[in-house]
Amino acid sequence: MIAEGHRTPFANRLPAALSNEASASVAALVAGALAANFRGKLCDTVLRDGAPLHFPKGARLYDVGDERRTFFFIRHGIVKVGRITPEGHEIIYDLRKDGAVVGELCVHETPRRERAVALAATQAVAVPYDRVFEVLQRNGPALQQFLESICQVLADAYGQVDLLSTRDTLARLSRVLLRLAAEFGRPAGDLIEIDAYFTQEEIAQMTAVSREKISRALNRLRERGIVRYSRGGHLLIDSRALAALPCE
Amino acid sequence: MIAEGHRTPFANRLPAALSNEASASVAALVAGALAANFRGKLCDTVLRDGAPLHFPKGARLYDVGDERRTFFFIRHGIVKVGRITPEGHEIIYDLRKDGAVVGELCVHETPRRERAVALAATQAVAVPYDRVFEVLQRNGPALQQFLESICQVLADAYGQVDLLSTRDTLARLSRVLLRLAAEFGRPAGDLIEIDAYFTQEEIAQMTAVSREKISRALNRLRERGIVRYSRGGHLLIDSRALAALPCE
DNA sequence: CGGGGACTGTGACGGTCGTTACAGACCGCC
DNA sequence: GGCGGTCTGTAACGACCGTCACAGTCCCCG
Repeated sequence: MIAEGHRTPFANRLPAALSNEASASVAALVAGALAANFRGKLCDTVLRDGAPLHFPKGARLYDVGDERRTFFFIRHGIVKVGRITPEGHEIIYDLRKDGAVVGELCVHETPRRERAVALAATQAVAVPYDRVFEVLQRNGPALQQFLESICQVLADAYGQVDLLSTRDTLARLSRVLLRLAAEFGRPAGDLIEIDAYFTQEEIAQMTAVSREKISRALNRLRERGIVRYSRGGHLLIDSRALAALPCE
Repeated sequence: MIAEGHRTPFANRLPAALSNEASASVAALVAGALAANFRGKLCDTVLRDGAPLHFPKGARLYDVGDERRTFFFIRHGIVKVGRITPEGHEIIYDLRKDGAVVGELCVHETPRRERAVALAATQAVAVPYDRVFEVLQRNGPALQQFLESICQVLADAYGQVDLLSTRDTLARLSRVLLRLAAEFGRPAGDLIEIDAYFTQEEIAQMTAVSREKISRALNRLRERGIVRYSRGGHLLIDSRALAALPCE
């Protein structure tokens, strides 16, 4: 269970926002990127836009205090949205992946109070909010998808509140694992392999539980055969057994 | 500290969505309702719309399982948005008051997974999502305000995640009290009176802490003079002292 | 092939929470 | 005025968590 990638923690702040694509292209980007499963189409439109930024693992898309009102449309990769508490603990609000948008909170408040960090090598297109707004105003389907997408994000946030309202570590962990399986899972025999690497520390930050307790809880699940590790350190989970778990 | 209103827990399900106002009127409603502090203007537009629904304390604006895609524009009152866990505990995701919108999650998912309940007598106008969407598509300022509003809601949700990521009851309580003071506060001498009645149970549901612990924590704050009760059972709080509290 | 760094596993200790169980306070209604 | 219901205050107990401390493991890089 070791990280597979290199670490480049403090690299690659984003350049000034892009500016010159045709508006129609941005419209396609918005419409395409906001649907959950538009991978192929998204790649096309992003390639046409010609300016995907590359963020290595650990790079920040934006940081606390950033004043740019920029949206990021993720072409490929995984991004965590979160914050560091005054006490120094990191909190992960949400994970976003291919096809999702990141940075929408700048609509409500600048400078930013949260940050977005690539958990794996990520390609994303940065678009200033003004441009996004223009597109939404002119393009009904894009607006429709955007509203659905943002409400999806809100529903996820309330799901996180649900998660944190239970005090049972195993229940929290199992919900996080189920979500990871649903979002990043790939069938592997009877189990589902989570196709991305998360450290126990990161899982702990999603569950607001100490890393040590996550270690223990994962091992309890392993003893029961509900969780295994693959060679790459990826998690293999038995979703069915995991979902049935809280009822015991 | 006793509830001042009558209880009418299971009353007043909402009627079928409204349908006949002029679209321009709905546009004004959307634009007006979504700004945080548009009380006067909002009353005007709602009155012109002519169909504010009245929800007594405890009535549900909508419930889990509801399939109507309806937005509610709150003219006056307080609404809690939340859920009951399988274990039977209630979780309060958010509070919404005059000028806010409720029910936006139906854009992402029907039937609904959450519910909205009036915490005080509430007047609200129900508008089907289709109509709201039409307005947003045609009315730039309304769209602008709507996006800001929804991102505000999202930021609040992540604030709730922050809140629940600390395990210190006093810190959680103080953050909830500060928020209540900011949203419902009215200056009263050196202190701020929270102009609405919340039971300890409700505060507990916002903090995901047991009611008993809230009782103790409130009394600890009272001993220090940071919190007092007014005659109506309303809370009086010393925001400054409370904000300074976690640093001790 | 060896050393360093990041990640994981495990134990012990102290603190805090949820639960359960009551008692007291206050209100509204009959 | 009494009764029932709701809300608040308190205590005791057991369970669980965070923290600290450290050992073990694996990979990468030199």
